[in-house]
Amino acid sequence: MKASLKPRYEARAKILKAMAHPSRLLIIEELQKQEWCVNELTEMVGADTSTVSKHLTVLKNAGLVADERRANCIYYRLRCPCILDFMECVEEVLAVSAKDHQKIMKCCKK
Amino acid sequence: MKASLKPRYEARAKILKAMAHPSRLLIIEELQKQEWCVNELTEMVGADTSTVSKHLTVLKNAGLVADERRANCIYYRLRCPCILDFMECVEEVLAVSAKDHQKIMKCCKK
DNA sequence: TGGCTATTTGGCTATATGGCCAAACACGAA
DNA sequence: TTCGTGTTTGGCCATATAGCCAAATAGCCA
Repeated sequence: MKASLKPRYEARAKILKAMAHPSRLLIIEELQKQEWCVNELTEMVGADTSTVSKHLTVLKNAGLVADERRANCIYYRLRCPCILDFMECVEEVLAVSAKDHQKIMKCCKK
Repeated sequence: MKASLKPRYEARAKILKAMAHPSRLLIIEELQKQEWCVNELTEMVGADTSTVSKHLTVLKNAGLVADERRANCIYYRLRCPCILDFMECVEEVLAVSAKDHQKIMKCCKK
């Protein structure tokens, strides 16, 4: 790979990697609606608080979320609304795959 | 996490995970322009053929690319053009992070 | 068929990740 | 300041990934 392109792809990969986990996708989706504190997100995810905290750190390091303390809770919010479009594309990939799968299924029934 | 949502997020995560690697992002970007065979992609990536072959398998399993043999080469092509939009969003995330970073830098200079 | 080239698979190692538990930390409120 | 709640960090283990090399496979073409 051309050395000049490497940092570019590494930066992008970091963001995608940060999103590439079921629990983190749930968190992202919930944060699209409104901000939530760690406690609330922990309940939604259904894992240990420390686990969710680490997921949030991953998202924060990737620049996807921001946090802010208010009273004695730390609230997280999404930093980029475009992530919604992102998911539309992911769904399209899934849809195309599903279509193929259907074809295969039909083919087998014959 | 609600059990009914789990498969949904797992499916999405699988796709994002498949994209979340510098070499695979390079491959995706090159395949946006035109189809290429393993050999050609190997040269672009600059890794062992077997490594690139495995990357392509990952992309194929995620439903992102399709392959087709012609003559004695196997050509790979993108299955979802929307991935381009995807990258625009990733770039936006990077841009926002960069902006913040600049702010921090400025702040420190004072 | 047999050889040749392109591609995939298996084996191995080093490294990264996710999960839980326990402990540390942060900070508002009494 | 001390308590208590909310959050993060460290430690540990099990599992997954990326990389290379070597070997196996696939299938075109003579």
